[in-house]
Amino acid sequence: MQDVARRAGVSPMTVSNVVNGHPHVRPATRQRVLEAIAALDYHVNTTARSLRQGRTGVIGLAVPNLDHPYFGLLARLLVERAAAEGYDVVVEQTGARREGELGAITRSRLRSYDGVVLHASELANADAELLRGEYPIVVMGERAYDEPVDHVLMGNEEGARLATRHLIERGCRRIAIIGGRLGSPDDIDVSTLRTRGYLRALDEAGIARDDRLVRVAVLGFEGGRSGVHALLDEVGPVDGIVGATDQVAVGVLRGLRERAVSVPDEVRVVGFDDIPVAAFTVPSLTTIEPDHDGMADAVVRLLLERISGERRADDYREIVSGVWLVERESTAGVVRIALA
Amino acid sequence: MQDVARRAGVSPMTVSNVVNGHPHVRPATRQRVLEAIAALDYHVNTTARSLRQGRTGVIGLAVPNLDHPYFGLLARLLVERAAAEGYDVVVEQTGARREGELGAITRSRLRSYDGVVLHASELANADAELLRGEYPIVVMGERAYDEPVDHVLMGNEEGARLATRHLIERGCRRIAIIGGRLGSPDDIDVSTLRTRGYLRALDEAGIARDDRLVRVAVLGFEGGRSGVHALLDEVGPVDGIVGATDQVAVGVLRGLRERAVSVPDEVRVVGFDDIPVAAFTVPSLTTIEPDHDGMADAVVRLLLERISGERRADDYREIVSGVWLVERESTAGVVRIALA
DNA sequence: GTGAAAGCGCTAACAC
DNA sequence: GTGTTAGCGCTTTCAC
Repeated sequence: MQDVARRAGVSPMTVSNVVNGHPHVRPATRQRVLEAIAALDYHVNTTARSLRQGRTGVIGLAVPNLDHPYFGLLARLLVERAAAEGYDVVVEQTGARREGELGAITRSRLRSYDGVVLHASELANADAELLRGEYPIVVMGERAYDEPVDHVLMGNEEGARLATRHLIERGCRRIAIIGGRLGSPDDIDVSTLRTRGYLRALDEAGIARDDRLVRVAVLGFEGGRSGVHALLDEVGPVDGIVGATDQVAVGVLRGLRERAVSVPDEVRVVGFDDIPVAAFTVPSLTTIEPDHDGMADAVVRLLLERISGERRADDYREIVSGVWLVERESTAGVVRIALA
Repeated sequence: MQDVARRAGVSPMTVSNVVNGHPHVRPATRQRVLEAIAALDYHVNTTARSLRQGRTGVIGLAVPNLDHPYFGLLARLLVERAAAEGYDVVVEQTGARREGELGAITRSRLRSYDGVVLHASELANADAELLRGEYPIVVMGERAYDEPVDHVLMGNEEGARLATRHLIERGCRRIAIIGGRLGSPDDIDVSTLRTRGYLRALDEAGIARDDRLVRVAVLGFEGGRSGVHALLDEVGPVDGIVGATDQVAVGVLRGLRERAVSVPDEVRVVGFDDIPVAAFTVPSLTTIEPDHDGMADAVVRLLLERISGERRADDYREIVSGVWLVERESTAGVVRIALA
């Protein structure tokens, strides 16, 4: 900047004013400065600017794993929202390990952002106090905390209840959940929360629960595929399956096809998340669609309120996103597509 | 840091030495400093550190769109590789627009990283000179440049050739490419490059080309679905289809099912990229698998060589990743799965 | 083993 | 309109 100033015959301050678009610079001066900038290929050093200004204009997003359609979508939505507010978003991966998530809020570099959105999946209740304090943090994800923190979460239990009730309305009476988990009341992971909604729907319909139908599985394609094989081998036929996630449900569709079980004729299947491919599977997948946009809006709003300090330090918010059912072929009343 | 130093009864310099794990600090002193750090909940200001050191320990990754399985995978692999070398990775989205990609290398903040990996998809040959210069940049993606830049790219043409040849070996003679493009020799986008490989395979097999079988489509699920409908409506039956990407191919499988066309009995389908869901579709998708790991290795290696300055400034490298065919059900010689 | 001085590049506040 | 001063928080250098 010194060099630019010298070449343009002005002070560094004037260069700064030009770079930042401040109004009170004479056009002729501005012109000379711009020429010097171009001639020297000058770029402002944002590190120095951040140090001076005490803010970076960056918010961090820490997610378990970018290699997952849900987090990819989330990242895109948050980047768009943040850009509209003049912030850049920087994405970090926690690897879905507790240390990674703790690291994200502890590690020094993330501290250099103006705020952080942390999608937690393994933090325990006991860790929640770390999330409080002066540093602006909004927590997303499947966990709910007793400790007050700014938190945006999905309607996990409600969504699973909707999904299961939909199967019941379609006539299913023997319904399994793959990727579910019979956790303790303290457990707040996505498998346990969604299983609660499943159990509640059964209960409301007066259907007796059978814990053998709650199948633990890794929440991915292969977990769904092998999970449905294990279910059929060990427990026998069912007429409805809830996939704890869409990835599990896609694996379930695949596994059922390997067993020559027809969907939706013999078994109806519903997923959760509405990942993009869900509309294009064969058969297409009925699923629970969370209000992704609403969540992204809420997250950015909460975080910016914290950064600006316009909300009292002890005024924490918890926002639960809406969920709704998207009906597709996998739970159709009649077979809608021609079969080969 | 001043506060910590005062509380520990030492100078800021000693605090710095402790924080950075420098050896020549007496254990007792170190202990006092660590206690003061804990008591005051001190965190180093990485912005100031970066300003002083002239390096940030961060490399930027600019991709068109995180909401895409390929880029999610790429981001994960690069983050892992970079972490092993002591670098953090920060992900930016360019929105697959030329301005976004130019912005990624022009914008000041990205300049504050030690280097950038830019996955270009819309930069033209004319823009390539921007990628040269002192700032460490490695370009990935489907484009090839005449200008010398460090560049890691996929074997697009070779992969499409393999895919098409595989269909021919399976007996297909009327083969379409969906998401293809008959570009000019100067065009270096993914659709055009892959179409070249397709045309070459046809040529090598002595099959006459029919340009109506090269179908332009948006490279996504819906592009594949509607593209195959349009193909069948406008050109009539085919016995083989190359999807320019796996997403297109998955849409094609869906579209064919909507037309009650059986895969692989009536039409064989092959994709490109080996996205995770490709092994779980019905039928599972034969595809071209790029050497993702090899690409990630090469990118990080090239970039670190640039950052460290160990390679001469005018010594640019271009690395083309290997590709291979992954055979699955969509091109099977016989129908391997039970049909509903 | 520890500390003092200096400066990385920028901009807020204030002078002119 | 433009310039001067000062300092953001840290670490390199060198002295002790």
